[in-house]
Amino acid sequence: MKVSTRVRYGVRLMLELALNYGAGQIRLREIAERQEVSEKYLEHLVAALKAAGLVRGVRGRHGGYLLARPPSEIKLNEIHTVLGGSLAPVECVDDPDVCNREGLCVARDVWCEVTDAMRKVLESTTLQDLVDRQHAKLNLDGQSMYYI
Amino acid sequence: MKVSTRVRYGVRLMLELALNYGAGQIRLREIAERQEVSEKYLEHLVAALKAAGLVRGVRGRHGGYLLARPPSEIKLNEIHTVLGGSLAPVECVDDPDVCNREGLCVARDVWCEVTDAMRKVLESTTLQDLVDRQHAKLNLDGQSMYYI
DNA sequence: CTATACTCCTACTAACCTAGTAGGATAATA
DNA sequence: TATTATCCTACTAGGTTAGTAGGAGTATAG
Repeated sequence: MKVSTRVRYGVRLMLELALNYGAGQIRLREIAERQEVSEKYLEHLVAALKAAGLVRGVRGRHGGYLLARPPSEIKLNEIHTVLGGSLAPVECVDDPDVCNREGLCVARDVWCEVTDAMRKVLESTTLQDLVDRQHAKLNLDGQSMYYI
Repeated sequence: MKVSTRVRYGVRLMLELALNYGAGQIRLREIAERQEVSEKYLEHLVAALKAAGLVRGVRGRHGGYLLARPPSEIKLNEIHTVLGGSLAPVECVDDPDVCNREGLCVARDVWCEVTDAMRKVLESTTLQDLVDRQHAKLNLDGQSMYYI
């Protein structure tokens, strides 16, 4: 049930932009270095995110990328759709007609339930949620710093 | 988020055995024909299921396979584990140390939630559930037959 | 006006994994 | 003892993913 690195990197990329939201654009190279991922590879991902209207690019010197919408209005679900396609673990969830078993297949029903379960999680989580959690974790970490 | 055909075929194969539970073994060829899948391929799957103790094989003439336990005691979760490995969509869910971000990564938290959501569905569904649903569907279908 | 530093675009490739094939050994039964 | 099934090991084609390469377009600082 693996998720592609496109989605994994993409989520982290979007989180970086969310953390920077309101402070202008941020260069791809910066993100690439922090995430220890090839800048060239991130270009592909961010291009798809841009085409989907999730981010905006600012060209030229001191350019970069920024979220097209507030983090609270971007669900993880959307990021997955753009970079990973459908959530459906099997084709027939999206398109029942691929199989001649059609409405009689109980296995399909289960895969639909699995899909819904995943979707619920990813639909109910926004980038803002991640930002909040990140801040919470960093605060906890900051406190523990006193003891080091 | 695709699931492998191993798991897909495997679930359907196990369902066939569940539908036949109590009526002795069933030949792989029979299942292969009904599912329109290569018998040779199913051999691989059933071998794994056997090694995991989910099915038993009866060798020799008139041999075949049967469930090692009642359908009500076999969760779909187990089938997935045997044929598809871990449910985790990213490696760090099972092994947090693969990434140096460790406890600070909020993305990982989300993947954990997704994993749990999937697991809940697959853990709460047994082969018996599928059998019951299948019967229900066939009954409905039987009724609609009168109108055809 | 021009050098710079970034986004943006298209094409290619290596490596891996999955799905599936092949061929036969082993075992039970009629 | 012939038959019919499971069982075992090795191999392979093909598709997908992850990642690279090279350069064109564009806004800004100086």
